[in-house]
Amino acid sequence: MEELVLIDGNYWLFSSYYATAAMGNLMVNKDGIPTNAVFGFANRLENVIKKNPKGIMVAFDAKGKTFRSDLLEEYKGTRKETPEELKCQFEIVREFLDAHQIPYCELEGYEGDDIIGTLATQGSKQGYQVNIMTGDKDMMQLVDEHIHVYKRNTKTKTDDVITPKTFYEKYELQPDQMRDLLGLMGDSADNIPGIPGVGEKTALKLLHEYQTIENLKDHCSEIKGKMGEKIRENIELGIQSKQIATILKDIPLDVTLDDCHYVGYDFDKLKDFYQKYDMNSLLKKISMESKAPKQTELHYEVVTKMPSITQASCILGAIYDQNYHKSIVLGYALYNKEQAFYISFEDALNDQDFLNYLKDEKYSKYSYNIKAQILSARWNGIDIKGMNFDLQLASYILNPSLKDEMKSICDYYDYDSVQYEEEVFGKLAKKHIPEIDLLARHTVSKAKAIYDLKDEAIQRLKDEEQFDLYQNLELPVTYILADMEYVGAKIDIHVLKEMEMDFEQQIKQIEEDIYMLADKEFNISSPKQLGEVLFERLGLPNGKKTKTGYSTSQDILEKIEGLHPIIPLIQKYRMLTKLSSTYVKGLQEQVFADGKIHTIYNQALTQTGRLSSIEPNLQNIPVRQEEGKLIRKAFIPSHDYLVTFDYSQIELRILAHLAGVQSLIEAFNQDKDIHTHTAALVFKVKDEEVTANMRRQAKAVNFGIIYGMGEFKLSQQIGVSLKEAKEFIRRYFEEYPEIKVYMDQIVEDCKNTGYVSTVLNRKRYIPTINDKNFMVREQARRFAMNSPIQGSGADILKLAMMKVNQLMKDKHLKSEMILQVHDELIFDVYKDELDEMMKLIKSAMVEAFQMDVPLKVDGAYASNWYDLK
DNA sequence: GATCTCACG
DNA sequence: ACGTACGTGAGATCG
Repeated sequence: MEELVLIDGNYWLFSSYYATAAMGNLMVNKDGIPTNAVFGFANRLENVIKKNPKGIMVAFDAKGKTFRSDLLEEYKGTRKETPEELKCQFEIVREFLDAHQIPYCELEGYEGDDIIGTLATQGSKQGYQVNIMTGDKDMMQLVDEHIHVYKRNTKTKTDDVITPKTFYEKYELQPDQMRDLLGLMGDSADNIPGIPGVGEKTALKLLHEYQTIENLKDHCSEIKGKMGEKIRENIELGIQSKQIATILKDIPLDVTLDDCHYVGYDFDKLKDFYQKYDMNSLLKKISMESKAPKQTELHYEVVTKMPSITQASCILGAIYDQNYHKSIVLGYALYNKEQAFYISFEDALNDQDFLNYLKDEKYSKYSYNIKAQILSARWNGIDIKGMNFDLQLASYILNPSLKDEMKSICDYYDYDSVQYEEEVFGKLAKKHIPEIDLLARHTVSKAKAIYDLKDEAIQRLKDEEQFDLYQNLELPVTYILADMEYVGAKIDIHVLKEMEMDFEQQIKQIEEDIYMLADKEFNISSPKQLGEVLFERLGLPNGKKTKTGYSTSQDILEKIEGLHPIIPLIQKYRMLTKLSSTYVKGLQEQVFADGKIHTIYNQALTQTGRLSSIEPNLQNIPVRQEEGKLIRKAFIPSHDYLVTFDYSQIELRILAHLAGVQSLIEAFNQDKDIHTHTAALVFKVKDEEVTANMRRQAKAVNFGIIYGMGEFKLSQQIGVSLKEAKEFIRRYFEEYPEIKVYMDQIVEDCKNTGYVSTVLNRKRYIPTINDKNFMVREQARRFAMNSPIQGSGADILKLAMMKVNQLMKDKHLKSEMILQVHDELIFDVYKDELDEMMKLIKSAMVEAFQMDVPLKVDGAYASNWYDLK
């Protein structure tokens, strides 16, 4: 029998929403739009479609009054206002259903139930097996031989199938008597009164004897006692309740059963939908479903020796692990207009002609993540030169929010025919090296994609006036980073070993003291357990903050610091365990056999253009507190000295330049202390009269402005009242009026173009700038205000890296650049090059980019990172 | 795998 | 009335 599925859309959305919203953070897409309810909805629909129903229809409640509220004013009166985060998803789910080509229906004056009742009746008559998906027990009244209700059981998270048989087993009633049952007992969810004092037990007893409310009315004089009185008094209310609880089966509808035939989803639309709302697991699912057959079109050969190659080609090594410093390379794919080959890595190592080709600069090579390609090869003794197109970098420049996965990048260019990595290699515990045919096909197909997309990517870069940024900044920088990573940072592991023992002892001691004070042993690292101890056992005043319990973070602990001796101990414990596990122990695990750490810089990740550093992260080595700063003693030169130079106040200088802030520009030109200058202006005193506290407050505002901070956060940050903070900001903008104008302009431009950009035309798209949700929009405004500043800083440091590198090359210096920390460059220097390097780095960084304010750098040299101050 | 906490610019 | 400053990565806990 053919199946017709009728879905209670409101129930599905509401229950999906509360199933996840109650737990804590809402699932949102990259623009901050809530998607949790639609995601749950989509997953449930997937399960429905799996069974191949003939027809599907979704019913929604119409907005506004229904005939039921005319009958009973307080109908559904106890319902809470729907949260805004859910309301907006009613629109989104309609987009989703459109992409699925599934009809949905709502009718003014009626509820979704009535639509379902009507269609179910029609469907049943036409010989369908009708299945109703809901969580609402009212719907059970519709059940008959051909209409079943799949009622969500929130406890088991499965659907209970209600048939006449199961209904009878539960209530010993006919499904239609559900109306009488509800009429008698009422329904608190819908605020249907029923007969006061009659609950489910009594109602069932009455119905077993009298079948219907109407019959009960005729016989109500027979019922004795208080119950009889109550029934006689309120029988009309019961009858009215039944009427309200009755689902209509013959309302006038525009949709017909024919409209409900499910013909499958519109692949492109659904793909766009999943991309727009970041539902990647579902995106992956439909992509896998649709793409299997296409592979046959790819022609390639697995060879043990590469034929001769004379034209520009894509070369792509299959790197197995994400850490390419350590990974095996499985093999190489080659693709050009005429050739498509795959060679295993072992065979490649023996193929001298191919190796010669790889290291010959005059052969143009295209790839994806050139840095990874070059380094994975270099660690294995293979030299690759002539790589001059990087699809990953080009795509990142076009849009930094793209996901780093070849499949996603291809989607961006509307190019398909590559598979997800996960599909080929499996994920997590199931990750494995695929059999050679699959591996070869996958790698060649990616190589083909790179080759095919190269011109398109370059054209787009030119159209966006970003080709220069890509070609003359990011591409050279990727080579510099490759060398920096490969050279690595030398570690004195003994320093870490000693610290480890010292920390271990201290931690043990503090642990004991904490247990003593708490009079209980517990896991101090567990925020949950710690929260219980602090706020319940010890009864300290709490800031009940997070959704999952008490917050025990540093700023909360600071507030109760003086109230109990356990707090300082916990802070100390936190600091020591953090240092020990992340740095003292963590770094030791990352030291290679050569005694060095080789981090990986991700050049195509951040939304602003900065780099990020992983395995390990060398951009967050402690420095602010003395205890942590000691870690830096372990970083030593492999030659003679470490040299560091960092930009002074680069982001404020950029702001002064971009916004044309006269007063700031002058201050920078005179090399003034910028926070003191700001304090003097805002507090209307002379520079000499600025106190430490005034400077501290001014500094907070200077930084806050860069982040788009509001008055609330400022008042918190500098410990003043909201009013004072407001006044502070007013004074600030009074003194620097250009900043206000600039920030307003940036937001305005972003609203018009959809993106903001840096001094080198690096773009960040911020589609939520026009979002209707206030919070989302405010966040977008902060992105818009901050990104050009942070991003221009990143641009300038990359320019400086290029300039330093070029000068070192010109002068044949052997010292090496080894680290980049956002506004700082660190070098491993030979002592006979020290003077020259100090001068060279300084001038290169200062001259990296011309602005209306000078760039300033501070430099130092020492024999370990700690002493670089 | 999500959450919390904390390290950096 | 909202919830409250940008950009990152890593380790520990817990369901």
